[in-house]
Amino acid sequence: MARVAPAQVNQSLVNGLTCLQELVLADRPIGVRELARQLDMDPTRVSRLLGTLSWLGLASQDEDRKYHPGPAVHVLSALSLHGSRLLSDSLPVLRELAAETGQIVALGVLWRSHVCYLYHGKAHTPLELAVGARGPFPARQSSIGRVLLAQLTAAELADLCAHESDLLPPEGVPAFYESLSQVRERGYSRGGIHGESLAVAVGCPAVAALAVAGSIDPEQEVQLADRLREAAARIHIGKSPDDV
Amino acid sequence: MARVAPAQVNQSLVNGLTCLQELVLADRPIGVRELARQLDMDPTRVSRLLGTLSWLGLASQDEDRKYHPGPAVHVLSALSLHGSRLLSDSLPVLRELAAETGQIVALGVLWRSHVCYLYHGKAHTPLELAVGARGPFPARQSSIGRVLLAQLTAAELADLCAHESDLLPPEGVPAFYESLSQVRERGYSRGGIHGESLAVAVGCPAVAALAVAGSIDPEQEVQLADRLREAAARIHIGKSPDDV
DNA sequence: TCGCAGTGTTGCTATATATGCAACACTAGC
DNA sequence: GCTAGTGTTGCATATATAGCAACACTGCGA
Repeated sequence: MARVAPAQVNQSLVNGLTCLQELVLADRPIGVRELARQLDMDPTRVSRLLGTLSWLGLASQDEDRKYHPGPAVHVLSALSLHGSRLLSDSLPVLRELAAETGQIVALGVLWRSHVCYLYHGKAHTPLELAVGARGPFPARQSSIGRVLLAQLTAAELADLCAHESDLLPPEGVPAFYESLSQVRERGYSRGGIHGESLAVAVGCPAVAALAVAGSIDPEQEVQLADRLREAAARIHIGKSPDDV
Repeated sequence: MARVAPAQVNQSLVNGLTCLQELVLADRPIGVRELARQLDMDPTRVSRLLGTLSWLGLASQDEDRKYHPGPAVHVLSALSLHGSRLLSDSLPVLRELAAETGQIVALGVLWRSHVCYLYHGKAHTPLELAVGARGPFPARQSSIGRVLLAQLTAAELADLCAHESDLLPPEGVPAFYESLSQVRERGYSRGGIHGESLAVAVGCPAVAALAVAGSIDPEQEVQLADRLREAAARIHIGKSPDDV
């Protein structure tokens, strides 16, 4: 997952996309200075970038002058849904798995210290509640988050922990690293508040993770993990259209 | 839909997002110079911007050094799907309408000279084929495109036509403007290769459009348009979470 | 095999633009 | 009315970006 930096990284683009991502995931309108504090960025810069996003329709201001996603985010979601194909490619697998297990099935990606869900629901969960309806969840408490964190190199994990202090758990850093090491070994992770979910990575290199959540019989754990891995293998990541 | 330009628009961000959008919608990997020609941008700039997107994981190169969407586009689709909520909010309406009419139902947004679909399918179309599976379609041939173009001001439409030459139809500009004027008057549009679809705008101001396609009895046209408008009114656009 | 035409990337440097300071306008609460 | 917060702006300037030119690479045709 480590990428070679090009000769010149365009910082404005990096900063602007950072603002956009934060804005889109905020669960309420956010002010310029608040966002600047969150991102440790100068408020003028943030104001300028949000102004540009607003001009593009990707942001919009309310009557309190706070920013929230604008109309062009609908366009962005249509574009990226098509460009990613992950949701459409995985839906059959997800629905089948949900029907088979009778449990909640989830597909999520890691975004900073959180997991963002593309899908989260049971077999008969209405689609509008299963797709795009949940907000971000802390990665370290999520089986999806833990299995994705376990795929990172030590350097990547250290870098992420350095930037995301809320990723560091109460039990301390060494124990955290050790538990991720165990996840790596087993090939699956447990998560949820009471360990009620189980996840495996999707894609090689991993770009998402697939989880089942609900009542998991400890004796069936390994079997379920195998089943999930089988399902994950059926989800194609970023294949060219010629593969269809 | 006209937006006030902020004091200082960040051009790098605008250019970078333009590259990203084009990349995500390309139906095959695209080269730097090809994209530069399409966007009428200097190739070095495009190379630099794509390099930055690649560094962020939003782009990736194949063995021919051409660029295609990278793993972070999955994250972007999860983020924007959540931020937009348009797909999740409209799914019940779409599926109900599809069941009721027995026809194809579509929800799309206008992106440059094309329509991009969030949803396109019949009542029993598998979700993986209905969501995010279709690529862009020329706006002027689409009922969704025409009804959305009809919502633009004269200035906006002129600006768009100036930038998107493929938007200009064979019958000429005045006739095009006149037909859009009629769409505006009627409150719905016909589209498709043989006029086999009918669409109304969603949202005020319009951010998307809802269409039915298939066999449309001309005598039921007005009635169907009313039904579509009723359905469109049930799709909430960009409400704050407090409205849920 | 060589030459050509296309490709993507880079170092370098000039300059256009992004940045941040400071000022302003606005809002809410005491 | 004052204070503390807010978002935005003009201005000047530092610097990040942009483009030139060179390089490495690839595929095709003679």
